[in-house]
Amino acid sequence: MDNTPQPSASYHHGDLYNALIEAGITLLQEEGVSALTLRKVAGRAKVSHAAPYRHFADKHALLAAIAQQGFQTLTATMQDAVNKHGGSPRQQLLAIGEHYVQFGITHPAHLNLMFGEVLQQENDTLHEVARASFNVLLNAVTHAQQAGILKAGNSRQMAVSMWSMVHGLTVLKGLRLAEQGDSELKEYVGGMLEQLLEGLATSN
Amino acid sequence: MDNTPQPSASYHHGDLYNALIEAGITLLQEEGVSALTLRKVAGRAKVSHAAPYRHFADKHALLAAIAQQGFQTLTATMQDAVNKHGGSPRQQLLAIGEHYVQFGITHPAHLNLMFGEVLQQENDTLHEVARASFNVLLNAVTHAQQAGILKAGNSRQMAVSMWSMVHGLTVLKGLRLAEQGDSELKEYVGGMLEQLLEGLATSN
DNA sequence: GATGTAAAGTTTACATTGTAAACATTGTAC
DNA sequence: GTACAATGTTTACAATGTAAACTTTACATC
Repeated sequence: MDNTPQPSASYHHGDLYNALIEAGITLLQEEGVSALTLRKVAGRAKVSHAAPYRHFADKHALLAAIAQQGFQTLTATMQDAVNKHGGSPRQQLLAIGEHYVQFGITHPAHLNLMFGEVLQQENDTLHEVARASFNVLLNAVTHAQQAGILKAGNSRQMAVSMWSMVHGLTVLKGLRLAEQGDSELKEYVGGMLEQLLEGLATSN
Repeated sequence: MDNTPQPSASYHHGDLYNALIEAGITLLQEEGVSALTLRKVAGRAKVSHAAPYRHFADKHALLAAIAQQGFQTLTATMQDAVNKHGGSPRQQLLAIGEHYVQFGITHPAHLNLMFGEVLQQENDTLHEVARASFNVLLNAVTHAQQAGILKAGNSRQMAVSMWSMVHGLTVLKGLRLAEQGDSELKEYVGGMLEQLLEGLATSN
């Protein structure tokens, strides 16, 4: 039943690779990037400070893996949003936006890492999973076009517009340029996207 | 004529505070954040490794000052864009977007720092200069509304939408989701903003 | 079952970095 | 000209990333 590797007494951890990533995410969440040191991560996983080197070439490799995990979580979250609104392409687009912002606001340091230095680097695997997140939105846009809710035309560019807007808003939240409670978040995101959707709607 | 402080032989630098910030920006530009160490910054300014502590409480304070300088540069750049298109509010908005993206693409590490960890921290001065950047855009939006080019209504929210979109696009460039040459950048930004402006236009 | 080997973890060691403390030099006010 | 404040330097140390050598365990093969 339970396929998760057992603690197996000691020494061999069993699944240190993932344990380190999880420990890293927790640290990121609780204390920010500056607290994300290899030694603390190792400590949380209850291994010696050099153990991570059996699974990651260097700190940068761990950061990349943490970013990758973030994109996978984001993809799943967005896909959930799509699945919950199967009937309405418009609702799907709005829900994707809401969930994206929600993720970014609840995991600011993680999101920052995902789009920060590691992404600038050459890393095909990371670009791949990031692209997978984007594709969830792109598919929803295509779907909306087929349903006649959005203009035909460059779906990729439309998706980039929406993603940009939502991602930008998430970052701006940190700036508190848009100061309102989280209870109104859904309405705020909705309002912004509506503005954009009006410009992209078929009725024009 | 020349009011810049002289090197004054040695020992006292004359303007170490700004020299450190400039050195930091250069390092950021040439080698990325991970290379931005206090000791390297000090070295570039040709002072001993502990000299920065006479001007900055700690590394974080220097990073905040570098971020602040970035916002000031950004504000000036955007204001330039506005001034060049005094006659046309619409052109002003498009020009602001282009210049923003241009800044972000040519200084990715700097932009990342500006919106990264330092901004999450409590720092009123930094929030102030960030807000000043935003206000350039906000003023342009208000202006466009008065000229009858944009809907009346919540100008702050409109500005947030535009800023979000442009900022998001800048970040996405790193992802190469929108893969096109820089020569077409202007057109791309223009196209995206046009989509949004359509939704915000008075004609609706 | 004994054994050899690869995988995974530990220990030791060291260079780099941030930062504190004590000391040195210079500009400036009286 | 002298005292003091501002600004640099030197020395010292703890935390961190990383390499190297060593240890323990799992597993395949006989």
